Amino acid sequence: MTGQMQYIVALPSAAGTTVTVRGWVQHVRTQGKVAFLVVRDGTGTVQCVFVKSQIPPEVWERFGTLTLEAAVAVTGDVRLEPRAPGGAEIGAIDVTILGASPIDYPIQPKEHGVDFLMDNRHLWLRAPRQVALMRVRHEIEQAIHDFFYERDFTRCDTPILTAAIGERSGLFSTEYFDEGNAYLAQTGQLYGEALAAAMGRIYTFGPTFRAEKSKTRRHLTEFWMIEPEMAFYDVNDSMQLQEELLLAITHRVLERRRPELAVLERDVSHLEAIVGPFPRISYTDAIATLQQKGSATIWGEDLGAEDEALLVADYRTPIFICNYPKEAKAFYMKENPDDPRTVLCADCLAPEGYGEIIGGSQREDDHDKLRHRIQEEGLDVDAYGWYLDLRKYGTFVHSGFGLGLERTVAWLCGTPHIRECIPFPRLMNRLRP
RNA sequence: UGGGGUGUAGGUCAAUUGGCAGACCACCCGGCUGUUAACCGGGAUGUUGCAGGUUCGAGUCCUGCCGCCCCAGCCA
Repeated sequence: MTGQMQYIVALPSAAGTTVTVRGWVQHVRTQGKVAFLVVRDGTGTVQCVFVKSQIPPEVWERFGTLTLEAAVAVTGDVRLEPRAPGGAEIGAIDVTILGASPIDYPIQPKEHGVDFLMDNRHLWLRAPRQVALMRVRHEIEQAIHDFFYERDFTRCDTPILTAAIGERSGLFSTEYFDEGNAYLAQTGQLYGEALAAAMGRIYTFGPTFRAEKSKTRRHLTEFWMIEPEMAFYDVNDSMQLQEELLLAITHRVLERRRPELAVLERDVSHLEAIVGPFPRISYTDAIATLQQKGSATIWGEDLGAEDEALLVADYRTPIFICNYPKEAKAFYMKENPDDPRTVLCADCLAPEGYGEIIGGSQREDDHDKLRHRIQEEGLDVDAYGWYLDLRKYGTFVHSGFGLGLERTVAWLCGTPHIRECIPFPRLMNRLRP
């Protein structure tokens, strides 16, 4: 027996009709001669009520064989029910098992350890909390695309297989025919700079690979990064853009993903407090503040996680830390004309201790200075020939930044660990599923 | 890689001083016409991470190894 096929989300408007929904068994409960089945179809969940006296005996019997996560089709009458989540429930008259699920489905509606859940990540993703995280992630991605599209940025895709170029940290390598080793890209930035000279303002959105032996709640070996690159933007223009982007993302998630944030039990007051302008603090001032607060960090050293937490603690919005010492940053950052010990850069730290979500800088646009810096870092100048060409043929003031997608998701969702913010996280010790 | 913690049933955990390895959930049987991680009664559940050592006796103590978690470094 079937009715009009419906998605669960559309049920309230189908009240009074006979429908069939297809989905997976999320929960079964029986109470004597009444039984309850909760079905999830990806658009929502609905409770289906089976009353023994009102359905054929074989249907009642079939209900008894339902197991967690079996794929089913349920037919019944839709009725509005104010107490039901979604506002409707189904008075079931038939259920068909489309795909059986043995009784050993590993994930029960109880607490589990993280390692066990990660081993079963392919199934864990069906849990409401994980679904909510993926939906917020999707909303953030779409907000980013819309943000740049509205501003006439061109989205460009940069190579994942590269020769050794970029930053110093760990690279994944693989054999590449007769060309020696290829490396998985750890940034698209240098290519982004070439594209910015062609199209003015561009952004990349893709996976990034870092073979660092990091075991923290903020690191993945494979993560997604958004890297805008803007011709004729100085570092301040770039910070302005970053602020607008983060505000747009935050507002979009608050506007459209309240139900998901509720599932995640996110305290949205923290997100509602995000308004511009974000404080811009120079590295030098930050060091002074840190020393007042008792930190042992001295000028010239990079800021540690503890230092970042101390600085962020005073604010409810993200903050920028600007103009780090040259030694603490990458070779391509432009020397600060007002203080040549430092470079024109800015890291954006998220509130609530979520740490660095953006790293950005104005790029060195002087050919000889850049070449000198490449040599200073002990890098192979020949490998950077094409990159230097960008300064040879029509060099231009330009800036860009990298926004870590998973870190942004973790911050907005309030998750304790970044690993839940991507469907299949890749960590040092996690390559499967 | 360094510091701290942890490993017991399919899952989450308990086990006193070294003295019969247990509870709950899930699973199976039975009961209940409105349940929300339902409830009530009954049943079944083990290479205590691995290897060795001390001991009459080790989940417990010792040595080594392994896995995982947290923190730090690297960064987004």
